[in-house]
Amino acid sequence: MPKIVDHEARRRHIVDALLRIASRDGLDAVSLREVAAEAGVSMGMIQHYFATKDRMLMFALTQLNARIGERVAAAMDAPSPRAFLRAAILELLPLDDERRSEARIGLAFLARSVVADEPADLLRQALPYVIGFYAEQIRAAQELGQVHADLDSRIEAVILYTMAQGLANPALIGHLSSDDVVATVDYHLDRLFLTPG
Amino acid sequence: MPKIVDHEARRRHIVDALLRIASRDGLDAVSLREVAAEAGVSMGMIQHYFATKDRMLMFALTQLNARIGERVAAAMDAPSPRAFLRAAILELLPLDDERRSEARIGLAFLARSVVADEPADLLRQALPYVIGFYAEQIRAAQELGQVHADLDSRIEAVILYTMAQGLANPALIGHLSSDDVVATVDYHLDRLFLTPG
DNA sequence: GCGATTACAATGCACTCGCATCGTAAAATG
DNA sequence: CATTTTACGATGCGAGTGCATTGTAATCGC
Repeated sequence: MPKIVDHEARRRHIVDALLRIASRDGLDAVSLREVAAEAGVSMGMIQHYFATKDRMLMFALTQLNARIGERVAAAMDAPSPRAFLRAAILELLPLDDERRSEARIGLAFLARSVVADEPADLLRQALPYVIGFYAEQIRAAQELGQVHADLDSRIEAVILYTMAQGLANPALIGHLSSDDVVATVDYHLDRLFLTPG
Repeated sequence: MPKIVDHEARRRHIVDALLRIASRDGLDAVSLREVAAEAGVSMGMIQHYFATKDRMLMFALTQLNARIGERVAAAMDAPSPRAFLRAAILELLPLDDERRSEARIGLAFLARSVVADEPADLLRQALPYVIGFYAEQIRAAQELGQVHADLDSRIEAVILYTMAQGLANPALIGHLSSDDVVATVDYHLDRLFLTPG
């Protein structure tokens, strides 16, 4: 083996460039040459670390999910189910540059998932986990008397998630401000929880 | 003027083919040659009716919005605000082949709107109208005593719309069945309205 | 009938794409 | 020191892209 090289570090360096391009100009603008230029490396090097463009894209999507997942996990020490749910949802919404970038790329991958199997499989796999987690939190809140017991925790979790997903769109297009987004989330949580935030 | 030709009919014929391709294989698969082949015409003819590909795409998006708008308008004779809102929202969700196709294409255009100005402008322009309409209906229901008076009709309208938008995604990916989608909408309306559907 | 205009069809062009191929420098291994 | 393996860089290829150009048939006003 020649040249001591950190394989994973190189791969992350490459997909970082990829994600910057995807956020700035969309997934359609992601080409091997563009990524190489953005990362400051040669096209041959990219081919060395990713057998195909699709594999590179899937690695990028996995990386993106991991980033968001880490931040949501970091919010898990919230003092109440409501505080955690609020933090977890706001983590998905484009409220600052980093989250805006993630939301843009996530939407691009979502759209691609409609016609491509690989990213669709990944999303399909992640969804029950996410919604299940929300449902657990709501159920816990119900047992604490913080949410009406006769609400359906599963459906409330779906509504919570889909509202967050849908809320990202007008926010990205520029029709809703960050304040509007946060206010809407809090309004919805006010309706769901008996106890204030 | 030679050859009596219905200009608009030709344009609709072309964008019908375009929309079929976009629904089947995504917006990325839409090329002049593909559209020509799908429509059974020559590439030259397409160039004759659309100066540029972007104009053709924008015409297709306008056409798509018009279709959905017509169906929503047709639901306007519903007997109650709740019935209308339910019909209007279900019209946006992928519950049959036609709506599934529209939702797929709509998502593709939404994703493109993040990086392209023209479709983004169109969406930005349509959004306040749609949400305003929802808000009016909720306000009317409040005056009829069918919705709690202390709810914020504007925010409820936003939540309704974003939930519908977000609900389309797992439905398209195949994670939620049509029954799940309808049940979720009805559940949410049950929480919003005092009077049953 | 005749020039003008419209409605196409066919072809070509410059460009970009993912990927394969080839060559080479360097370091670990024997 | 020789060999093998890794890590690239450079180049080229075939396919596909949007669009411009050119040619031609048809039908209108005159």
